[in-house]
Amino acid sequence: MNDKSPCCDITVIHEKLVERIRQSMPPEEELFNLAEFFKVFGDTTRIRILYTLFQSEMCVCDIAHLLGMTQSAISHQLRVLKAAKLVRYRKEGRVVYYSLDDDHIKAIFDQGYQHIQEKN
Amino acid sequence: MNDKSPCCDITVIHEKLVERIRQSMPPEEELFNLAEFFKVFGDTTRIRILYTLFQSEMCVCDIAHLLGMTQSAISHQLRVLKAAKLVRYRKEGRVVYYSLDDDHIKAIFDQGYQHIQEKN
DNA sequence: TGAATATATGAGCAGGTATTCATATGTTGA
DNA sequence: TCAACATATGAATACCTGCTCATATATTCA
Repeated sequence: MNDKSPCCDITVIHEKLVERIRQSMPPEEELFNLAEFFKVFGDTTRIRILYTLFQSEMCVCDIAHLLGMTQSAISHQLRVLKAAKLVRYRKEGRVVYYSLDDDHIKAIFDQGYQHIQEKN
Repeated sequence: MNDKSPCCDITVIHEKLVERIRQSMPPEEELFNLAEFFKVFGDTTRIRILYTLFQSEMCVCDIAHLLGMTQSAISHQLRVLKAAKLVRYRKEGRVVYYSLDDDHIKAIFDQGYQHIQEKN
């Protein structure tokens, strides 16, 4: 979009402010990646999976049973979590055990939890 | 879903573990709300709006101009952010200024940012 | 090697969501 | 009061996403 594009019917109200912030914006791609990252937290099933993995590493079958969902559904979601590098896995025979990849995840989870507690 | 529902073709592998974790699960509703909360962060436009509001409070028109989007699109998204209690607003004549509601938001944002930086 | 089984995955569908477009609302200033 | 205008909002649409179903893959054990 070009610089003169009116957002309303006239020109911008606070040109200097807008220009200053425009300069400070991180690269488009980084904000995109950040949104993609949070998107992963934005699903009940994945949040529930993450919560269970806070407690213990677990195999696909157990997670599915625990959450009352099909193995397929869980496996699909674990794939998403894996792609986002939120979980890792180890294989033991046919069984695949998933666990959390690092500590940020719990930190972010807790911050969010705290927020919704405070906001009612 | 009932307790015996097989997730794979057989019964659960680690019954005790599953049972223990089942007991410790927070109410369904809380995890749902948490997912809803993160969902708000999971969109590029909203992330960009939040970033601009870290810098300064701003009116709808300026945000739209800054991000190169229509006033309508921004207004719709601000509505979502408002509903999630991430932003608040004050009116000054016809102009509505939006700003961040509290500090958790930046904390969560930064934590996420840190994660994606580390994971490349 | 072949049956059993834990997990992964592709296709399809249903429900959800972000943007656009048209228009409504509410405020200012003449 | 009326024109101008900043913002809000409902409806429509196009795209995305999560689940299901069927099936593939890979490992174990007889």
